[in-house]
Amino acid sequence: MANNKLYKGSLATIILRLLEENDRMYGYEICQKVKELTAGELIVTEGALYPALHKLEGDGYLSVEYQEVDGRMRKYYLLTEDGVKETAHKMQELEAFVKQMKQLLDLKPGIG
Amino acid sequence: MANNKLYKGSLATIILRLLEENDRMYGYEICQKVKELTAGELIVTEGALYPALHKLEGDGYLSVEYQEVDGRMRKYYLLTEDGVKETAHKMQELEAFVKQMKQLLDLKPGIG
DNA sequence: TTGACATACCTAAGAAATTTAGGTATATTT
DNA sequence: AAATATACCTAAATTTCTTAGGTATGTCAA
Repeated sequence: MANNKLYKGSLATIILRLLEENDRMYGYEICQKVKELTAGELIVTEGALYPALHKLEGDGYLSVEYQEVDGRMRKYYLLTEDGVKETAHKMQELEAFVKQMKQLLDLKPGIG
Repeated sequence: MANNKLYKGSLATIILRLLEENDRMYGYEICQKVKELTAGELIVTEGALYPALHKLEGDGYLSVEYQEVDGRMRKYYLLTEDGVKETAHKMQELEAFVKQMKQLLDLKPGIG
């Protein structure tokens, strides 16, 4: 993930937000989407992604739908009701983080 | 640290930036300063801080000065030349992180 | 037709950062 | 005298991620 330690802890937020935008996605698609949206600057590895998806599912934030497409099985993830709330919560945390870091580190305005 | 996983990975950046602003600081002072600057919203625990300081020193980014004040010993940390460079680097990483997250998650403007 | 690459899922060992929960010692306040 | 603040520290456990695999099918070029 970008050789940048700041991304640590942001994976769940990224997953939840992408699912909020896209209704349902499968794991491999999430990896590709992040790469595409960041022009290759941010790579979410499968070794990080799948355990994170399983944890979010275990926590009740995601539900699963299986579907066969072109002979290959896809495991689609969707936000549950709790997942929708958690997404809003994570986004608030992100805003709080950016705000606090800006205040703490006196970033020039116009960066974030 | 704030029950907010996003802060994971940001501690070195915070330490370096505070030292850039304050020339020299001791560990306990850094904890207090962060609490003060964030109105108690962000607590840096000593269990996280001291190992982080030792690592930054081991990496050659910080040097140490001991001084007795009011009968108690203080261990002051200062940025080395490499530390000054590393601080600039960490700040660039923070800006890149905020920018990427904004792009990825479509934050409304005016947040960061 | 086979060998490489993309698609699509997964796990497990290890590393790294932090939390939790202590310990030591002196100074100040109640 | 006891509690709190100052000031340093460590170590076990937890969390999160990296690294390095494994399985299987589909597609495309040589």
